[in-house]
Amino acid sequence: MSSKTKHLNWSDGNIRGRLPEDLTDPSRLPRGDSRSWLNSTTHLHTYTTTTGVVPGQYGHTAVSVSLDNCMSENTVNERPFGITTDQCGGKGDTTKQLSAPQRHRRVAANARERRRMHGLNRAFDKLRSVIPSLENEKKLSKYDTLQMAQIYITELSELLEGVVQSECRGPRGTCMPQDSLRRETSIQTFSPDSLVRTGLVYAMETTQPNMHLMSDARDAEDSLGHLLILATSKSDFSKDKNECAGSNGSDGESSHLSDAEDGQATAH
DNA sequence: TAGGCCATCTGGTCCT
DNA sequence: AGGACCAGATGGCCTA
Repeated sequence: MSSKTKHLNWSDGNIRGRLPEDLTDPSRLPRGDSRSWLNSTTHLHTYTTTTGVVPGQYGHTAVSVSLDNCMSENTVNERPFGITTDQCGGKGDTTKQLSAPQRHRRVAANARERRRMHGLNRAFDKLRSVIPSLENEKKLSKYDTLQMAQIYITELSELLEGVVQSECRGPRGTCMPQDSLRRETSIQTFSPDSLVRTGLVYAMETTQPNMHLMSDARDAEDSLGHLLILATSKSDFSKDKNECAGSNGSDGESSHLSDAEDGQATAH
């Protein structure tokens, strides 16, 4: 986490995203900030609309939005609680006039979309929490999180496969007894030597040349959670992304086009 | 200051 | 019809 930013989490009843250190209180968000609608000074749990109430949006977040204000051109500069165009027509086409029911549906859809994205972000947070990283390491971006998860799962799978194969090379080709297997697996899995032996380090370095696998667990009994997959730097990893599974989401499965090409390809 | 990352709004499409 | 999902657009914050 950067010293100048603070990451807050919806699930903690706070705001997800980067806020200036002195603006962690949503009520102090600048007027133009896209998150200023999060201002919770009213402690309401509903949207107040012209057609009624949009029920329980965020539970922990109090949002009061008067669609009267949103829909009135005359009051566009008089939005309550720093409401921005996000809540009053969005950042896109703000010129289109919507009827009250249409506006109501649009606002409800926006709220659903926010909830959906928040759920997605919670999932990303959970994923980050199970990916080895440094305590002081800057929070992984979404793209980096997916990349790291992919690498991590692959390496663990290969590690497990290597362990199972080695254990099954016992006398007469039979697997070892369960408790013996468990003990041996524990040692093999968590010993740095075994990591090299099972190809984890090799695999890591072949798939991510600038990535080093370390273990702060001098004790072979320590958990795999202590393994730290380190990029020499975040930028190194980012640079590698261009050579590993595509760059910035532009792999073969998503988009292999440059921005310019993409623009042409998606132009309707 | 440019680029990266993110949150949000929006309209279209698909599904139930 | 309404909700989920998606991609484009927009603007803010942060970092190199």
